[in-house]
Amino acid sequence: MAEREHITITDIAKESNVSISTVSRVLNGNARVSPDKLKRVEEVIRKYNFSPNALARGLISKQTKTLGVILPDISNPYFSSMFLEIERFALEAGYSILLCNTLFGGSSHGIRNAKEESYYFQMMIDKQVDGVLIIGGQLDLITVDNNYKLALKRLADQLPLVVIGKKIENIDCIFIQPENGSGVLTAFNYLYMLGHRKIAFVGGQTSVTITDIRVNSYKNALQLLGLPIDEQLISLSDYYTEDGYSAMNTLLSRKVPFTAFLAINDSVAIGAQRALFDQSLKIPDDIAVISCDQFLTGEYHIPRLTSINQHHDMLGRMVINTLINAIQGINESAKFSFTSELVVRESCGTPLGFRNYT
Amino acid sequence: MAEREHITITDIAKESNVSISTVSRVLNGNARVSPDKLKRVEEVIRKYNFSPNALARGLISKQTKTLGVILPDISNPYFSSMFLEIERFALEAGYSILLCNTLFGGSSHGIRNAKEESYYFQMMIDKQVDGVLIIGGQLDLITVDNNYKLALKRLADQLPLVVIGKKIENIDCIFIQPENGSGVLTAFNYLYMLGHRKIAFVGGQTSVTITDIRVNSYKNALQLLGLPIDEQLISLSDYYTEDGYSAMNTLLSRKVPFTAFLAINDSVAIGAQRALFDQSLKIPDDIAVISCDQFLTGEYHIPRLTSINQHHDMLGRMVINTLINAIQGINESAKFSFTSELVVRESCGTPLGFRNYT
DNA sequence: TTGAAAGCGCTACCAG
DNA sequence: CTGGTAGCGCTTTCAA
Repeated sequence: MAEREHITITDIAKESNVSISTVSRVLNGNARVSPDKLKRVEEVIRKYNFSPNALARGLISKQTKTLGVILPDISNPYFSSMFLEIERFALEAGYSILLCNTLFGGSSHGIRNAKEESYYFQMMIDKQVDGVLIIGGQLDLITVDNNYKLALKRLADQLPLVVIGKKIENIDCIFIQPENGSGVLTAFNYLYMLGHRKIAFVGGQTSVTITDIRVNSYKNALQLLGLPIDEQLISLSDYYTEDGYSAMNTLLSRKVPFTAFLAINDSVAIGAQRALFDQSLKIPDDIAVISCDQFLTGEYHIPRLTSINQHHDMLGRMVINTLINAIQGINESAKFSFTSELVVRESCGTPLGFRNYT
Repeated sequence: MAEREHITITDIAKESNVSISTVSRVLNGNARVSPDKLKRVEEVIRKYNFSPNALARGLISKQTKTLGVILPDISNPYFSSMFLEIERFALEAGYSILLCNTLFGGSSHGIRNAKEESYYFQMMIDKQVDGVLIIGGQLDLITVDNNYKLALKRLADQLPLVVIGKKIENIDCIFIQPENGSGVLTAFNYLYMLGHRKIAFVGGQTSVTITDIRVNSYKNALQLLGLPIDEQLISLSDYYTEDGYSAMNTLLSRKVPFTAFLAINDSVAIGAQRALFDQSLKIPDDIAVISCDQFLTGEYHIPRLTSINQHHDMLGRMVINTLINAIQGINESAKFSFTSELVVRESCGTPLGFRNYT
């Protein structure tokens, strides 16, 4: 690779016959500089295609225009769709993003990063990012490890921090709950309305907040409608296709009859469908399914997947907005709730076809 | 948010009654420090949980331990699976990653980032990353924009640069070709062996290198087997499910008979299957399909997708390795070729069931 | 082995 | 409006 000769503000100053202060002024465009000098400096800047060193800048101005995002697994559509929105918004505000996949819990892929989450926290501090966004991971566990809490607290003491996950006491950051489970309720009601009475719940990792919220909402729905709660009808595992497959197999092996199920997301729904298919059970003819978390391709699946749109992209956008505000000192501990919407497609059969399932 | 009091090397030096030089020495662990001072300093460091400011460090040492990765769309499984490997390896080597999605071409999602790719290049330079990896994007176009070339050249002049994409002359960086199309050949031969003679090609963006390579390989196979090339059987679009859907609809509208098709990847295959299904055409009974690029969930699809595994994860690993080597001055312009492997599942019917398709 | 001091490239304050 | 200068927090000579 070629010799890298970095030109600096001093070079520009020399060549334009002004002081570096003046160059700095035109660079930042806030102070006033006489037109002729301005022109001269701008010319030299353009000539060398000069752009100031962000490290040096950050060292003194205390801001790097970089944000940290820590999440479990970007290959999960849930996170990637959110991330895209996050990055877009960050970019508009002039920030770039340091991304860390902790691969925590996403053990489905069999891979796992060697570093603990606290490693990433420290890195964010060292690299002086202007703020950090944490999405899920350890934090999503119902019981959070104490070391983790400590590390998180330390991070929050150093940097503006926004977290999508369960609130932890005594940590000075903004916690945002991803959802309230109302979508699950809607989905359940829809299945009920179609005549289903034995409805299972499939997928999602045990002891993870989001799973918990949804399972609770599911149980809640059962109670509201005066139906019995049967733990045998709940089969958890994880969030990926293969997990839907295994969870459904587990469920089937229990031999408890059901006519419909809620899947934690589209991937799980698809995996579960495969497991059913292996037993010659067809969706929607034999079993109906609604996924609690819409991904982008459900519309092209056979059958087209009826799902709940939880509006992650919006969540992403709001969340990064909150972080940027927090960086600027605007500390709104807002609660977002997006009305989740039921997208009725084909996986429950005819939209209004009531049937007496037995 | 709390007051952020940053403690610095000076604080540590004071509290341990040594000079900052000494603290720096224990921090870096290269020079020798007397045992008692070492112990004292280490204690104070631990007490305050001190970790040096990476900006200040980078400013002087000329390395930030940060790598830049620029790719079109992380929500595309092709990139996300590769990225995960890239990050893992980078992490092991002590680097963190600044990720930029250009959303170039990924217009399927309807979103598009406002910034040009050269914006990201400049950002990488400003932020002083130690090296940059570019995957696809503009660079994948058969005809690359001149401004882009200029910007890329500038980047390559400043930083170690590794690119997955087509080679561009006069730019001092390492170009890596993602594949040679041999997988497509294998797939084609398999279809031929099953008795298919009218084989279509579906999906992939026109004038993008990877599409080009595969289409050429497809045409090449046709010629090798003495079959006629019919441009009507080639229906391109993009790389997502919805694109497979539209591309297949286009193909069907041409009314040119075919009994099998190659899909540019699993997503496209699934979208195409939906389009066929809408016309009461079933896979594999009526039409067979092989996808040229395996994603993780094809195994759970109905029918299970026969695909080619192009080993992106390995590519990711090799590529980041090459970058890190380049940073360290090891300039191997290696050529990787992973033997792509045909994963036979169900989407072509019985593995060896020859049939006389007419 | 150790500390003083000179920067890395930039911003921001100061006096003029 | 402008230039000089004092740092930001760290590494790295250079003497001692």
